[in-house]
Amino acid sequence: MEIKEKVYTDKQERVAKYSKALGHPVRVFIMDFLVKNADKCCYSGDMAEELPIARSTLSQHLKELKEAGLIQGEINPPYIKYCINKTGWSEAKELLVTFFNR
Amino acid sequence: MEIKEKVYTDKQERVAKYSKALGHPVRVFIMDFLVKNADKCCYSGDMAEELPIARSTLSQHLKELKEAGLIQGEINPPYIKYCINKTGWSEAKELLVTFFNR
DNA sequence: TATTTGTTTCGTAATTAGACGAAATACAAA
DNA sequence: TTTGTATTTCGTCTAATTACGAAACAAATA
Repeated sequence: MEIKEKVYTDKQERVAKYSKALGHPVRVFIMDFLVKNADKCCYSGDMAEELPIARSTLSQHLKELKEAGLIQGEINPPYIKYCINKTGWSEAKELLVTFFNR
Repeated sequence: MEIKEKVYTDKQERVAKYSKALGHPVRVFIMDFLVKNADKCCYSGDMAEELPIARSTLSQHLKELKEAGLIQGEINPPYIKYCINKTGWSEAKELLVTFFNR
């Protein structure tokens, strides 16, 4: 088990991860939408109505945001309520703001 | 000439553009490096020494950051001095900070 | 003029992302 | 039990990203 030398700091990798997740206008739109409606949580269909993409494509974008830890979905079939993942969201905020303020 | 309905706001598109540019650890490393050495500007070779990637690959990442408007290169053959593009950098900062603070 | 030097561009290959429609899923209601 | 509904997963396609080494570049120097 060799110890690999670390090139990028943990912070750099997390900044990259969150940035990548936000690197598409659909995903920025989703985050905006969820922040704006933070009180009520949202269904995939609510967003689908405002987006010019197939529902399956939206679903993929939601999955990516979920995997990055920025949102979470609460299953409530046949609906799925989406909302901001507060932990990930505030970590991303903290990291990015620190990244820019130096 | 039909007028296409706009789905994403200009801000959303710019947030996505800058985020995408920062969506790779090498590029986050480069920005960190340039901010840290903002006084002296930097050569590609300075960064290449600290990165485990081919110089041509680094060059590609530099190009992406340049195209996103986050850095600029001043040619000074055979060197190229890189530094932060203050305009783009502060726009990105403004956009991202606003994006997270709402 | 030929060489050296730091960097980029080119050509190529492998992987990942983004998009769609069709099919699957999981529960509610009829 | 069948039907309906909202959403996801699957299969597939195309395009973009990431990576490399070789070749090209542009100016300084021998």
